[in-house]
Amino acid sequence: MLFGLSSEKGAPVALVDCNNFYVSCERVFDPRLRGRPVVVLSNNDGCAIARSREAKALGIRMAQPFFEWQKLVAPHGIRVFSANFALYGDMSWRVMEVLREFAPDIEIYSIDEAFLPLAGVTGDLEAYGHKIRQRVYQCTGIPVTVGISRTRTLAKAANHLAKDKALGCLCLLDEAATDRWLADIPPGEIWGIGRKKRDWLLARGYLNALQLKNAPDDWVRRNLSVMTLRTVHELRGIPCSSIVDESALQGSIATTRSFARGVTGKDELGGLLASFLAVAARRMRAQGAAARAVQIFVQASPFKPGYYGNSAVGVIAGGADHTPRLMAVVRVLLERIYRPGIAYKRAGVVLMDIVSAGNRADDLFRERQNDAREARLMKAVDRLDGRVLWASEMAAPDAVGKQSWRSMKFTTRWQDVLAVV
DNA sequence: TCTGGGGTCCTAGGACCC
DNA sequence: TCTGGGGTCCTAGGACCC
Repeated sequence: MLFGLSSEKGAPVALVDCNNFYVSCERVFDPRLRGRPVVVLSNNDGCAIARSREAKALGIRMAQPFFEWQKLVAPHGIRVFSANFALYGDMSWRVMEVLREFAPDIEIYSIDEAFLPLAGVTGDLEAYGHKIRQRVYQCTGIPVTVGISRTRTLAKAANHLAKDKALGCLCLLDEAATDRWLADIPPGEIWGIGRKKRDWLLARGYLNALQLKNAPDDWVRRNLSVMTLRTVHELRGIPCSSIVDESALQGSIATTRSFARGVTGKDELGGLLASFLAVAARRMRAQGAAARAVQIFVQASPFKPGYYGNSAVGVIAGGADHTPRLMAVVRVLLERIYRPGIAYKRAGVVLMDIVSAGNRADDLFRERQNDAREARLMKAVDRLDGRVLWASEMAAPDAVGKQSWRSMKFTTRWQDVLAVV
């Protein structure tokens, strides 16, 4: 008997996952990209973060640096795009709105996937999955794949298999049939089994998901972790991860970037951190939240000798959501970890220990009369939606954001909205 | 020359307390 | 001054996810 784990089989849940999401977004606005190899690049055009089926077939790997496959671009006519997250975020919102028609309590798991509880749905669930696909495609132009089973881990597996075999939708509810599919899934493809655990399992003769499903509980608990034990129970059809409360506050909010060039000066680095803080704090205030701790980190290139990287955390009694007040903490932290003579390639600000701004614990010594004034100022700043720069943000404008091939912001900026002629 | 960004959760070990 | 065990809390780091 395991504390906290029941043995009840779960009700059906669907995982809807967009196919090659960023690439599909680009294709919606340029149908000529269909059937051609397309790749979307990360910030600074550093590496591949989305690949069309044709690009995968050319051997371009996820997160592979651009310079390693750049020579393939011309001969194969690969279309390359800088990431356009404003567009992808907007398209994601549209897809999720369609999914809510099918299940009001969807759980948005990432920008391109969501879980749909299907307990109330009667009839043929596989047909229902296909209906979801058609509707999403019709409303947004984004192709999706649907996996349905009794736990989120199995729904993930069903989705993976459906993508692999180009089925569009796969429904795994019968245990014997599910086992036959699981025998085909290598450990590394199971949700929750990463590189380390994959290698560990393979070295001990665990070659597929069915073997892991049948592994003894105490052995899993002892040699892997409680996380993996939950994964194993989920493979058996027993839910151990529930639908997450969407109204809950995030635990942390981060803004981090790699730089297009090395940054050495303290003031320049401070200016970059200030701009990261401004973005993170704006996102936090949008949730009506405040942070009780701030972390900053700075790193040199990990690919060069003489690496230096460091981080520091500052605690704020009572919490804060006011950018200048958070900035004062960031300045102190930078003094602690900055080392001259280093070419910094990456830095970031993380707002941590996030609480609701309305009922945050009060610091007895805080001057409450200033609160209302600060709040009004921040509201005014946020209304300007990022068009205001704090004085300390102005340094190093060229260090962030090389984007050579960005598509237009089709859905989020009026001047880019497609004209129908 | 060129190598992403934003999260969550667990675990081990140290500090501290009784 | 010496001795000990056990609990809790915090933090840094690791593993994993998309």
